[in-house]
Amino acid sequence: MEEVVINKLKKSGLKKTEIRTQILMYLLSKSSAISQPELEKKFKEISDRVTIYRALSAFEEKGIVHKVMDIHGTARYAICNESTCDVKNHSDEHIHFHCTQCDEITCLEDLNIPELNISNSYSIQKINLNIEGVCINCNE
Amino acid sequence: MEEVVINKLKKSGLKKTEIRTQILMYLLSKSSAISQPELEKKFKEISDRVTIYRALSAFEEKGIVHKVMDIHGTARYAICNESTCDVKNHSDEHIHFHCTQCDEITCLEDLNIPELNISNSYSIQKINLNIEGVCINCNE
DNA sequence: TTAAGTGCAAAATCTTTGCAAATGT
DNA sequence: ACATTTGCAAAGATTTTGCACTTAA
Repeated sequence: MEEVVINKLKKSGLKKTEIRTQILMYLLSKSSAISQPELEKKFKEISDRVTIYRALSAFEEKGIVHKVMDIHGTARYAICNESTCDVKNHSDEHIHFHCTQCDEITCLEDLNIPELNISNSYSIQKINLNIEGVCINCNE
Repeated sequence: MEEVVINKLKKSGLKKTEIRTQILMYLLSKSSAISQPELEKKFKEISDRVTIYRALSAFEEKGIVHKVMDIHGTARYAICNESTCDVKNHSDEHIHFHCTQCDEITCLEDLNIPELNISNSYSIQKINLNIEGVCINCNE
């Protein structure tokens, strides 16, 4: 897994540092979108919050991660799917599921956003679909 | 229009004060969701920010307005549709359209959220669908 | 009259910025 | 060796809280 991460960093021209590697490995290990506070808590021994903020915005800028806002307005980050995201265009057009019990946000990559018959006086650039509910794990 | 607002306040047991009336009239006049900063700017002569925060959360609590998070994680507020919202359940299950040009968020009340064929191991409580793009007004 | 609402000041968060020291390539 | 990145401190911004004063009912 570290391979993948190192590769992503190299490809985007970011230097491979301890904290960056750790953050990306962590994000990669989760299929959910993680918030800055959560990362901060997890890595507070090896890094400080400012560095995490900066790492995340560097990742976003380079198209390594995408940012989702959760229902509380907190930014969450998830690894981009390389085949659909690039530096300019974060096509994170998949559904996000926010579990109100464990508070995790899962990217439902395999579900497509359905067709909307919206007046064509609007031009659509991006669609965000978030579902709140109880996830598979908590539903037992 | 003031009638409507006074009614909403009375019904929810909130006292009719100047700032509350003004905020609600303003929200009612807009078909878009308004942020606290925007309200603050508009009403800074007659009130202060803290009062506006408190007014908005009182409204939300009573089911008079609902809160939407915009792409920047800023809370926006829009008047609830009385027939579909109540104190416990903000069924703001309509589509929000965020115009990247004028930065307005419009509630597309008349469009239904389409059926999703999501695994029924998930229980769905609420669906949020936000579209980013250019709105009718800006599209000329 | 009196419970609810407001304003101001101050605390608590969260996020950004500047700069010197440290680190990766 | 040199551009990047980090850590710390400090500035900004946003949101919340406490409390005395004011106001609607």
